Amino acid sequence: LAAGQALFCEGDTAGDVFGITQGSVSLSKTLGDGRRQIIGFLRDGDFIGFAQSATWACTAEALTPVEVCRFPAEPFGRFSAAHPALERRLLGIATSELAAAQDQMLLLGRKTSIERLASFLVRLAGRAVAHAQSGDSVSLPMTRGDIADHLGLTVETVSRSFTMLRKSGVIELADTNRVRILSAARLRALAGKE
Amino acid sequence: LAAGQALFCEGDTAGDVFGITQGSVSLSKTLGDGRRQIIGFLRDGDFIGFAQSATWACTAEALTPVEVCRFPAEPFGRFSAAHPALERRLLGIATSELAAAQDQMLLLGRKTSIERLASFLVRLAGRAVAHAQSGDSVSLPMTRGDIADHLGLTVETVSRSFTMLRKSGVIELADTNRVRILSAARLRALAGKE
DNA sequence: CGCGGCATTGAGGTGCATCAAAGACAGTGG
DNA sequence: CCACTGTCTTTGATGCACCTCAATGCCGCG
Repeated sequence: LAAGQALFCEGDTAGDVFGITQGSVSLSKTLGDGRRQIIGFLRDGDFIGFAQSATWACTAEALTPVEVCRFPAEPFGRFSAAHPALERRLLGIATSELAAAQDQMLLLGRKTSIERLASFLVRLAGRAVAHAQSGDSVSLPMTRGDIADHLGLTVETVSRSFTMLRKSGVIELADTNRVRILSAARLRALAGKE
Repeated sequence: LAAGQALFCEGDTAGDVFGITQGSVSLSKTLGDGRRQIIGFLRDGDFIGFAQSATWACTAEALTPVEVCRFPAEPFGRFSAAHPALERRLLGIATSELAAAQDQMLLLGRKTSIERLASFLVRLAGRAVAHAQSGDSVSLPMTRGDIADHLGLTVETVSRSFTMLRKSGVIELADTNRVRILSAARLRALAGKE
């Protein structure tokens, strides 16, 4: 899929399961007047499809060119029913997504704009490390607007927060969408984890 | 357990699974300086314990006198491993909690104070109906402060929002913690679902 | 070169937080 | 029975963090 294309939309009939093999995807929900909240960003290695309902609860859009592996609903349902180990694996994934969702609730409900951006960068860096990449230089496949919609802020506030982090020497912006973390410790402190 | 007591605290070693048979419980996360976010409210019939990690990611406190059923970690782990049907059931629960968490993210990131309170009341009413209770009169076992920490607001804003809903004739407050919904349709409209 | 989308920066406005105070209860003890 | 205390709720006045509006710069692309 090309960047900008949707895998599926909120309300579409659901069922299929997707595995991302290449690229980045955003999951979002939208209010009637256009206000949007990005539930999460997914990258290669992640799975989509804990629908359990007849229709998708959110929209999935490609941020970059994306390569996905689609498992049609029915064979997958039968296959997973026959393999308890797979279901256990899915339960594990769902559980860790739930934990991430709870962190995000704390972020959206109680953190300041800088804490939100710092937390976001810390999480991205952690995911980069989990993919055997450097945690110092993080790429941002999404736009400032996407980040804003993920952190419950506006584009302007996100941009200003980047500038503040940059001016205080915690990060460096090689490119608009590549962050170099200069002090992981200070970034973590700013993120206010607990 | 008496009201106010904790089932477990953020950071405690986890593992056990709980089923609530009577009463209401809050799940919350706290930042170092005391800022708190209530992840969710649970009531009789709900389960707690998708830990999957060595320590609890949040604190569980009794809002009312509570009766719980505790399943110790180890026998439960063995039992669920032996019963794929149970694991599938747990996956279903985790999935619907995930969907609820995503709704809450939209609420926290993008909704106004009135929309938040209206959405909250709509959800409570829905849960009351699911428990074969009237959806018109909803009881609030939690304080205004708890609601504030759940909706990402302050006590004062929650109180003002209640007043506004009351003055506009959408709800009625029999008691401080019992809401009568006068117009479910208008409440749903105010909640801004999609 | 000119266009359109994205990012940054500045100036000003606003929704909710903060601060302050008073009312409503329940519990407690005299 | 009633003063006393602490907790919760409500309401008002004020302030601020972030939003809104506006302008400019940057870059990729036809």
